[in-house]
Amino acid sequence: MVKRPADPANGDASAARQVPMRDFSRSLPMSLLRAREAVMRQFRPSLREHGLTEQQWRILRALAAIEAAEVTELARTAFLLGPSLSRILRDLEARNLIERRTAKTDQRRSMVSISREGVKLMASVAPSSEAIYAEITQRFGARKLAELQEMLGELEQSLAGLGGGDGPGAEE
Amino acid sequence: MVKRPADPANGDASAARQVPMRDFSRSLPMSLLRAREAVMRQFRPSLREHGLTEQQWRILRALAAIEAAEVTELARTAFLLGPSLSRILRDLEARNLIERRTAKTDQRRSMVSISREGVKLMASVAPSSEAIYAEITQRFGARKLAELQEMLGELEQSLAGLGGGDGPGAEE
DNA sequence: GGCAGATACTTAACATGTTAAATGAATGGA
DNA sequence: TCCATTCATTTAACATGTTAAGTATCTGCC
Repeated sequence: MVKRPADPANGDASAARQVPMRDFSRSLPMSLLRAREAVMRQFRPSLREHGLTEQQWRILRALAAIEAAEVTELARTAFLLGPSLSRILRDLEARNLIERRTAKTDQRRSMVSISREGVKLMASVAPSSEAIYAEITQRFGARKLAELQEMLGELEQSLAGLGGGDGPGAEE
Repeated sequence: MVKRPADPANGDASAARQVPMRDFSRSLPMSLLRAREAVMRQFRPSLREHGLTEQQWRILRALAAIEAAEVTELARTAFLLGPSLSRILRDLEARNLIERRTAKTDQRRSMVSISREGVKLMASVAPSSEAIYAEITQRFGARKLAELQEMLGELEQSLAGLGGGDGPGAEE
């Protein structure tokens, strides 16, 4: 592990970049990316066996929890952008894992809900998923995991209402 | 916002899912995803103004730091999968931001390096990028940020050598 | 020398991320 | 009532994530 706040390890090229700039492998986005990848790597094989991608699984879980929801609400809950969600719902509907019907009061809105088959699929995946989560919790430590999530939440909060604008799932 | 750890609000459907399953918006992958998105949302507009995506920027930074590298090494450093990197390098080369030449000792390997133009582009983006990072650090707190990164690193470590296999950047 | 297997990289194919534009439907006022 | 505006969702277009397959090259062993 190279640890150098401003190490001119190569004398000449470093002249071009005035600011040394944090060793980029330690940047916050990279740390978050690597950590998330390490976690997801545990889940993907199991999901894959059941023919589900990570995002499809997120949607099913969200639907199972809230029973029925409009697309926009679902996007916010599952933290997906509209276009992604739109595509995935199309596929999930074709596989009969979800059901859709347009709201009576507003023809623009469509109510999405998980189907009986969807529930069955979830039931077949959940045990493995829970086991993996338990393993992760045990390895990392339940307390530390709680702390980490707390900090992640705070980070999100401290950046809320800064640049950018709408994230996945639109505004409110 | 419905908040119910195990609310049988619907008597029948909940019977199918034996385990209530963590409120999925609090799952570790989601926390990491949301946190990362909150951070990246700050950077994307600036990068976009300079015609760079997040990944292209990662590659340029990595190249600026290590001078020249084989594709595989670069993939590991920038935490990208081979195919993604391959495509991006093709584009960056077309834009003359990087240079490529096959190694003399091994015709399979190609050495990638940042071009003079690439260095200039980096120099034009870096100030804004640094300013954003500084703002984030200030908002969240430098100490907490360090703690967070420490925990993220530990999480990654504690999951190293578990299921899955090679992540972005291959094994070693 | 020659060939089986390993390596480095690229291509291919499909799914999602991301932004912009399009479509269809509701709403508020002239 | 009609229309400009807004809203919910989808489609489009391009870039990346992800896995599998392909290509060219190298290596070790015969």
